[in-house]
Amino acid sequence: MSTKKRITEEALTLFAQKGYKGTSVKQIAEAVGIKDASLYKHFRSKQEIFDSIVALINEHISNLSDTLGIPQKENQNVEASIFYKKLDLDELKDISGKVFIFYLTDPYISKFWRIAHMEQYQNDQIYGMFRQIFMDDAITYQTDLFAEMMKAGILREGNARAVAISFYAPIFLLLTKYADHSDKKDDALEILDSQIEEFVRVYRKADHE
Amino acid sequence: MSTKKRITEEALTLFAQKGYKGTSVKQIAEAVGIKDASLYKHFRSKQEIFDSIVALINEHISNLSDTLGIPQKENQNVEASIFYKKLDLDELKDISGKVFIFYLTDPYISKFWRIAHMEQYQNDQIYGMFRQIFMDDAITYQTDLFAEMMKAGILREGNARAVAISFYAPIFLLLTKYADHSDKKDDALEILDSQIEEFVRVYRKADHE
DNA sequence: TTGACATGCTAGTGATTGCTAGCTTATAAT
DNA sequence: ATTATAAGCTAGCAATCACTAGCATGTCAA
Repeated sequence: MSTKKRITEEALTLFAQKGYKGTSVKQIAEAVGIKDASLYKHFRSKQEIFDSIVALINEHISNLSDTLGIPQKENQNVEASIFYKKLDLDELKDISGKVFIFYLTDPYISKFWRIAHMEQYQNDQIYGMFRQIFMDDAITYQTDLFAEMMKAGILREGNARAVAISFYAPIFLLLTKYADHSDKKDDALEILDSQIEEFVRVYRKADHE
Repeated sequence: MSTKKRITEEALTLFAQKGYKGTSVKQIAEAVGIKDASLYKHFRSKQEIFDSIVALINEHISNLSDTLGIPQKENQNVEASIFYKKLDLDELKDISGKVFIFYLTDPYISKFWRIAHMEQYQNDQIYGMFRQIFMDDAITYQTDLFAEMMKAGILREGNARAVAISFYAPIFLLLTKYADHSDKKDDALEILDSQIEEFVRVYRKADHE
């Protein structure tokens, strides 16, 4: 890996641990194995390192949405999604659990989550990304999906957006609670399962039971 | 107000704006109107100022739970609570909205929220407080309340804890989203209302409609 | 073989950090 | 009036901060 890339990666790890202000360029350089002055052959400032992290995460996220099939903005293709098609309980638990664990343990996503929370009030850009990915996009996606499912007669009719928030908000809360405790992810998964059970119990149409 | 108290208050404001590392003792002293060296007549270190903030917030929160009647730990007195007794839609919206707006705009709570998010990974104590107040206690309280309401035949029977999380998690998400945008609180309230409408629509027993 | 360039290094910059020593002054009890 | 204490001040400490200048070295194309 190029030195420049390694600087970005090590800085990502350090910023996620101790924050932007709490990390010195000297510490980043030490993690890479060079002197702090040499860092400036690759980046013009500490801020530029941070910017490269933002770019790296953006790239990672857009790669994810390609491979995982989780739509991003325009290419929503909700109809094509086989997710939740029948609102089968076990399948829904399985898929939700996998996505949840992925978010908790993926090294980029989990570090991005931490940095976003620490730097949200100093850095509009990174918090804007966080808000879009973990709030607006997630809710919009679920809303469209649930609207489709209502049309298809799988879900009870209702306010699709409110239902989507009711489904997603507990996942968001669990992510917040267990973001830095991925060791306790079994506890989190147990709660997640019972939330999904409750959701299906309430929202699945009788003729699909 | 005593100088010591003023130092704590000004530090609280500054830490909430720029974080612990992002705020210098000189800035705190300037906000109070004294020289930074004079600060050390009242506190032995910057960390001790932070600790006094933690104590201040603890005091404020326990005062709140006395006056607001929101129970804390032991003195749960769930039965005595008139909240949600009939699951009246407008009343529920009104109460939830008031508590929500209070959390968003109370100067101590809102600053505590910001500091807790910024310092959560550096300071176990303050994040423990945050977790207890805004996650564990809140959910426990709602769980007990909903369990009572199920017994009383107001709510549909079900997993009280899962229902509590379904009710509370959207509020938590909205708090996260609008914590530093109390100007847009009308947008937040609108979403909150539609969540409550959906909740009541799904969970209120037919014979109470 | 030469020369250009990339990438490391040492050494050091001025600014800022949290904090201390020690002096002055205002207040208030004896 | 004297004196003790609290609380302000100036001055300055060593450490650390992000960052720069300039030199050494290794690689690779001409």
